[in-house]
Amino acid sequence: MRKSRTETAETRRRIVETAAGEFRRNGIGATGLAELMARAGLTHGGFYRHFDSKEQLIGEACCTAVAGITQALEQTTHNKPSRAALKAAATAYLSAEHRDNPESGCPLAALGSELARADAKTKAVATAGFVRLVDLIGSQFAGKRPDAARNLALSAVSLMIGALTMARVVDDSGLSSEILRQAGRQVQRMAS
Amino acid sequence: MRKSRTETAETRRRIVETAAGEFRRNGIGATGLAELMARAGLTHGGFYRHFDSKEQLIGEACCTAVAGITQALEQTTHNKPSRAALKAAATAYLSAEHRDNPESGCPLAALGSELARADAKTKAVATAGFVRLVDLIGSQFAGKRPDAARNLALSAVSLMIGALTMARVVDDSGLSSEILRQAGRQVQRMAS
DNA sequence: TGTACATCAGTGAACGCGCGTTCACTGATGTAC
DNA sequence: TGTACATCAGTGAACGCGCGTTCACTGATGTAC
Repeated sequence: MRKSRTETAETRRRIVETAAGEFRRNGIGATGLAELMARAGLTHGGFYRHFDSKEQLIGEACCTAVAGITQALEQTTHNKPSRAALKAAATAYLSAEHRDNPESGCPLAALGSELARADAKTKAVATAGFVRLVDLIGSQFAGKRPDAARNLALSAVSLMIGALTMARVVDDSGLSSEILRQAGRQVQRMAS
Repeated sequence: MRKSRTETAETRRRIVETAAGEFRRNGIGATGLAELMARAGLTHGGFYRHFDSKEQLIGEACCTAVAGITQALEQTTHNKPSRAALKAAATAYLSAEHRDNPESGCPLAALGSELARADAKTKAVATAGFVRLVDLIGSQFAGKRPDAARNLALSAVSLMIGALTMARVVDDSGLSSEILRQAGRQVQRMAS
């Protein structure tokens, strides 16, 4: 049953990828390893050939998820003038599509309150992801001093995360859309 | 062992109160009923004399928690002119003390991503709490048309929730303080 | 390049544990007369 | 107001279940010669 090195690496990658999606969809604590391994097309017994513990997987899955959202936003802003880039990033992040598909979206919004109680490794990954988002948004605040841009970006990113989270919590779809819309306008207003 | 009606009501209230704190401290899923009942000074067997299920308790505990934070902010703003009231509310909400004591703070920040996956009853309670906060903050945006004030308040409250959540996630205490500070300044700027 | 053997990815059963929930029981409270 | 009985709050043991983790086993892959 032994697999080749490349197959093994591919299996490991698939487990992390699957976990990154399932954690964002169901929450970290609510996602069991057996369920997760089944989704990755494996039985649960093989998990410990790849990872020391669930905690280790959580850290790696968050890393993958953080990389996904930052890369997506980098691509969205790529080659656009800063005003358009900011608008594009805010609109994509604060879209109904992002709200309705947490499994492929921002882990800071999908897992925020769980990350606040995660272990040190995972919090470090989340922190790095947050900082990357702040840098990304901050670099679109053209015509501001760098520290002013960064300070504004701290608020802009917090607003985006809070608005997306609340848009998912609220049980009134009109209110949910309005939260996203107003947050998007506010982020753009902050560039003025 | 039967208790009097007032004692029974007091016990029930104590369970809900304890749950409201433990859920915000540890998360809803990570808080077991046995642990919870022990904290309330009871054995776990008696739980179902008061509640049909854990789900029911979750809804009631969120209701209590939401009432706590809205009342605290109402008291903070009480009898202050609107600018001072807004500043006082934002400062209190975005304080290190609030960040470090989730068990007595805002459940939308402490439980945000778990509430997004909660049952209908709990989401309704959370929605009502969010709307109350929006009304409270919106009413401090003096000199704006009511709908403009409400639209700004949607963003201001989302920002406050997102900033408090991220201040708890981040593993760098300097960055954490800076998130809170900048969010506070931004909320006040939104009143201009 | 071919052969013999060691390695180890993945399977499936099992581990102890804590979960939410149920239940028989106790005895003080509440109710009916 | 006092008595007899029904109610039920709380206890503590037990239920089935799914959790994270471990393990003996299989057989293809990798390594040594």
